[in-house]
Amino acid sequence: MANIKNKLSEKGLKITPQRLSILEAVYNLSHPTADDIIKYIRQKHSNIATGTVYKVLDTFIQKGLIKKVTTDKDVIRYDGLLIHHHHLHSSKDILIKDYIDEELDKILNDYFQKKKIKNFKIEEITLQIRGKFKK
Amino acid sequence: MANIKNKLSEKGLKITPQRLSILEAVYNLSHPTADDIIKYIRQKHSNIATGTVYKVLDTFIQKGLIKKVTTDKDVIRYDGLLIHHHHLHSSKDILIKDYIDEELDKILNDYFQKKKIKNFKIEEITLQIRGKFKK
DNA sequence: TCCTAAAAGAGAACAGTTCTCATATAAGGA
DNA sequence: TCCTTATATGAGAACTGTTCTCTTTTAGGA
Repeated sequence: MANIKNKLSEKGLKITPQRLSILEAVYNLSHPTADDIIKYIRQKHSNIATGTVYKVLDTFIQKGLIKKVTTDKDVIRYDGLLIHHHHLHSSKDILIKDYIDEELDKILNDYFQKKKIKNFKIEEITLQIRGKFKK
Repeated sequence: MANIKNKLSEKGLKITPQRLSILEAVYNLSHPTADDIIKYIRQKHSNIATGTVYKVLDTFIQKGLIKKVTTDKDVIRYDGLLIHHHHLHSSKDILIKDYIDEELDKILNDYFQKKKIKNFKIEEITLQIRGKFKK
């Protein structure tokens, strides 16, 4: 909690109850939509306006506190995990899991160090790995 | 055009002017939204109902004639390129380009042949390469 | 040519997101 | 601690993209 407050002030953001609970929600939920976040806060903390949630999420993205997740759906999902990682996507449903693999990242870096893409400067490579989760 | 008709009948779909022009639009436009497709058809061919476009695009996806593009935006984009490929995403704007690289695909296949992901069966790996296009 | 299942059209409904503007509040300074 | 003010929030309207409903039209086989 003090941790979350620090993250806000590090970025020069005013500490408000809404911002604290939104950031907490993003950290505790897995790749949530704005609606997931709203429900989480309303049940756990107190009421919050939907507009506030969208605006705060935008601010957090601007400041690099969270990221958007890329999917082929028309709802936006958010991600609080900031270290470089990839995503495992279920081919059946909407389940998404984080996938961290430094060895793979090294292979990709080495590969694109040698093989340049014409007229393009790479900033970040993320894999979408689609498949089936076994239980 | 005869080509497009073949693709429809191969999948057991009735050949209608709407389907022909939607498929043509997806082939001629680069990762279009439904709205891009509607505008293209209205200007080039004739009027078409928006509901028809969405429904036909859905049918095409079901039959494997096109795919959705994954982005972090809340509009869905479609892709007519069916061979396995990756995407270069502009970090500034919405520009997306196809990236085909069989050598890379082989490296990834080999890598994941050795290194299994626990409780997950990979079906397809696509890279999102984010960066800057130079002109 | 006729018949019928399937497709398309029109627009209402819906969901997700953004906008507007009045009110409330965080946080720096007196 | 109390003011002050820039900034944030709330409430709900507006907007955008997508889906749904229901009627009319049409493709394509008999």
